[in-house]
Amino acid sequence: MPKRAYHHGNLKAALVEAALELIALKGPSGFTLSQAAKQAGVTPAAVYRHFEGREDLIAEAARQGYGIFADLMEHAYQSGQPSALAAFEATGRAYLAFARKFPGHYIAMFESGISVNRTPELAAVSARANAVLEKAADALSQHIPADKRPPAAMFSAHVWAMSHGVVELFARNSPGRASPFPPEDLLESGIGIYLRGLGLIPPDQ
Amino acid sequence: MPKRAYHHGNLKAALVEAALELIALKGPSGFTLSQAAKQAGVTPAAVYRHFEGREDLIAEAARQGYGIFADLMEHAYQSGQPSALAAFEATGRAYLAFARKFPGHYIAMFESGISVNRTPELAAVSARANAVLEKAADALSQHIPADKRPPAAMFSAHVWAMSHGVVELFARNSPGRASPFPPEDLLESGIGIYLRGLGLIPPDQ
DNA sequence: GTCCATATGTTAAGAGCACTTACATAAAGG
DNA sequence: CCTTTATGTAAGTGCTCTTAACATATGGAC
Repeated sequence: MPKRAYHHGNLKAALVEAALELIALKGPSGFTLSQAAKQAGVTPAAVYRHFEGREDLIAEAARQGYGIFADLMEHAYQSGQPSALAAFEATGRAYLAFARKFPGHYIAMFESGISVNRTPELAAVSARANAVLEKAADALSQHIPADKRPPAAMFSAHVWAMSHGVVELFARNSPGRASPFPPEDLLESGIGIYLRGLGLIPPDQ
Repeated sequence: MPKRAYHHGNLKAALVEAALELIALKGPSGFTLSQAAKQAGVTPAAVYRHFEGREDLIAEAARQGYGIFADLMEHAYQSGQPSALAAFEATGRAYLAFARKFPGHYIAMFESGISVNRTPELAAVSARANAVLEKAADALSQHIPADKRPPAAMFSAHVWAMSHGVVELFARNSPGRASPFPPEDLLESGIGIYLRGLGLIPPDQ
């Protein structure tokens, strides 16, 4: 190992990466700034040249997570086009896929206790992710007669809640509650029934 | 203040109560064993006469929470009888009501990171809560033709996930994501649409 | 090229925390 | 009454976050 020059060169990114790894490994409360610093080959105090403190480091991880999340959802949405239904379902599936593929980001975003209103920037990037899902919901709900169509924001909130609930209760580490069904199936069937309730899928399947 | 005798008299309960208060106030990671001890008028070391450590104290709070939770759900279920639908909907509403009324317990149960499989006792009391919801789901799903009836465990998992998601994303502290809809309405409408998808509510409302 | 301002690191120190060990006191029961 | 047991305190270890003072490298002005 080259034992590194006095200056790291890319410490900020290295710290975020270390944080993501440790958060995914030890949970949000088990994560320590000191360990992240050590893993990046630097003393704890050096972290404060790039972040305001422990919370800010987690917030930055979350911020990047929301960016990736929005991109993933956007990509899934496009992949289902031009079918509004296919686009919507792909978007829903992307939620669980994200949680599985980016556990560190996911935990920083949803389980670390940091508020999305912590900074305007964090709120903005979170809103962007939300907007993708809402767009998918809005497009799909055009197929419902306008007088019995729920607001797109409510539609997407329902789907988001179901997705989040499935991930939290049945997918993540699942320290506990092993459901008898794979989370993917649970989410797919749940959303399916919900869409049927909206009249977006024929009742007889 | 009577400055208390050398022996507290009911320290274990006092510690749990202090923990619940602090957890609700400062979040699961902000909670410290030392503060709980001080609030109970005792030194930190005394805590170890009644609990194995910080985690065990949180786990005890969660254990009590699951008990209350199951009782509340059971009561709600009974209150809706003999209508399977009314019983089910009351049970769903009880979820949100519990989160609002017992924030400390709720956080200890679902946001503290303690696993429900930590001890057999915790797993048992959690299973009891789960069983109430599953019972309500099972009774209600008797109204669905057997060949297109989803397993009750899946039914209840869907409802649990939606409830949990709504609470986590839109009700709790909600320092962030302010949804345009009250959580109660969001949950009620979401479950309503889901039940319609199952054919348990007439499509025209 | 040299010099200085700035960026980025280290060391040292304070305060708080979880947890352990040894000790002190109270309560309970023979 | 005296011993056992339950329940508290005190003191110490090692970790944490954070700050302040100091050290070193970098890059631009001249």
